[in-house]
Amino acid sequence: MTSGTPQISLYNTLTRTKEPFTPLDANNVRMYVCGPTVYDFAHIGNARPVIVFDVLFRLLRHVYGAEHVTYVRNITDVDDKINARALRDYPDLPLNEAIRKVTEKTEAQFLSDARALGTLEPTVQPRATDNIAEMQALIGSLLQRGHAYNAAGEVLFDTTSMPDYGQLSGRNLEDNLAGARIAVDAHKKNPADFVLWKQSSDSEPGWDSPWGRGRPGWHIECSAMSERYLGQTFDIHGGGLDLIFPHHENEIAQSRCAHGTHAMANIWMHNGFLQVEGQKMSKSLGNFVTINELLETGAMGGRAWIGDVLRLAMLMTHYREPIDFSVKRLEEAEAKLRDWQRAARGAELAEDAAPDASVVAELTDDLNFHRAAVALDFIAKKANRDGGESARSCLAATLRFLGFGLSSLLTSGDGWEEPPHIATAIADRLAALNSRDFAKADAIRNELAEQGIALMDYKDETGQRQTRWEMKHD
RNA sequence: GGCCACGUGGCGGAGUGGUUACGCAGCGGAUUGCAAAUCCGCGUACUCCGGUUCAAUUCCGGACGUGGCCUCCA
Repeated sequence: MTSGTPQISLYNTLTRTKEPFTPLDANNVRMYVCGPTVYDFAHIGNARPVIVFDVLFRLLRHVYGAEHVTYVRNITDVDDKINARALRDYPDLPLNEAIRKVTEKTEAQFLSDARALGTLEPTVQPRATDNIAEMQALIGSLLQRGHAYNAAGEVLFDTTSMPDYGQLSGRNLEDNLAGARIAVDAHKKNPADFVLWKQSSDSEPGWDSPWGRGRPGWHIECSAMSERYLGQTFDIHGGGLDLIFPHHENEIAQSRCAHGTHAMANIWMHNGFLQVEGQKMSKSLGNFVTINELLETGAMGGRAWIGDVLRLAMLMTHYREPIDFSVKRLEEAEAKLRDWQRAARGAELAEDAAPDASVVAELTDDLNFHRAAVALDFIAKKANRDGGESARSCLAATLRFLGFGLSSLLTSGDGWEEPPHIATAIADRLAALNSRDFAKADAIRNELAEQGIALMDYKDETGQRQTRWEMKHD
């Protein structure tokens, strides 16, 4: 990190303020984000943290160097919802086999969705089931330090053993007591106590442990995996707003009490929720939509949308604000991205070309992507004016930095090869135009239009009429 | 009931104690064989009620509305 390093500031849920970000170790900036529980296809709400924290990952890599950032996003592959799904979908298979089928299939789908959304792979994507021993070690340490107790075959965290429990969510134990709407399990010392390890019946997945054959509670996996890959204290922990309580609160309690530290992560970041067409997303309302459906079916607006468009539609709104995910929003994102790609087309793009500094500067202000987009508009406008070569390259480099394809909306995707008949048709049409046979020229244009190809005429530097084309998406 | 967000023009969406985004759509112009694309120009706003202030959309209080959490839901 040099003196010229841009200063990043981030909103910290822990302090409810925006703070300047200073990594514990600028040579290894460490971020943990709660990943999916792999029991079902990821829905569009799940996509938000995936995309938002990818932008942060890219920003951190830019500022501190790609080799100096470690991003961990876990895969939760042990969970009672998974068990239920396995029983439902594969009733004839032995449970362990059925569970593996569910988790492998869902994880593969998630990784494919994440790729389609233009995200970089996290540095490490650990699975909960590969970290059972680490979880058990953590639980052992909590018991030893008097922060946990064994009751009715379960190991529970003793919330009263932590004086500042509830710091992140702004709750105290009394609040929780007053709000408790479910019957408190009789074996809990305090209603807020939560399970670290629970017993498994013969028909449930389980691992041997000092406390009997069982399985981990929900929160302990993240404490274990973040410690393994990032250490006892690290820089940034992220996830959705709903995870503040109880998940992150309890992660903090476990990690800090097990290690005797004052902080698990210095900065806690939470993305806002989204609605679909003005309503909260739920299966009963029928507006529950998966990433895969958006990519491949007409689930929204009767047509499919490319990942780049979903990505921009998500980033158009600041990550902490609520989003109303709608067809109109998708259309607007598509139009905007197309504008940028048009302005950047034909750009020279060096391998190491740096993104625009003003765009980076906007992102350093708590990921103000919208202002970054305004800066991009400005560059695109410059590129579209005469002599916009440098602006064009800058735009291309910046789009790449932000995780967008450079021609995904103009052709059938980056790296796609132009069918030869298009060039032939365009040449024929230009010949017709030069002999002022407009009827023939228009016929060719209409024919291509029916194939979803739009033509645009322009004049090159010598004043010659030229034609370029792009795909129409709808 | 407790805790936490949010409420800006037709739409999206920043930001600010006083001048004020930006984009989309809309309108006008340039360009074009006609288009498309592109460029130039133009409009309407800060949920309501109090308070602080010379001045509030911006600060404080309240109301109303929306959403989230308190139930292993991102």
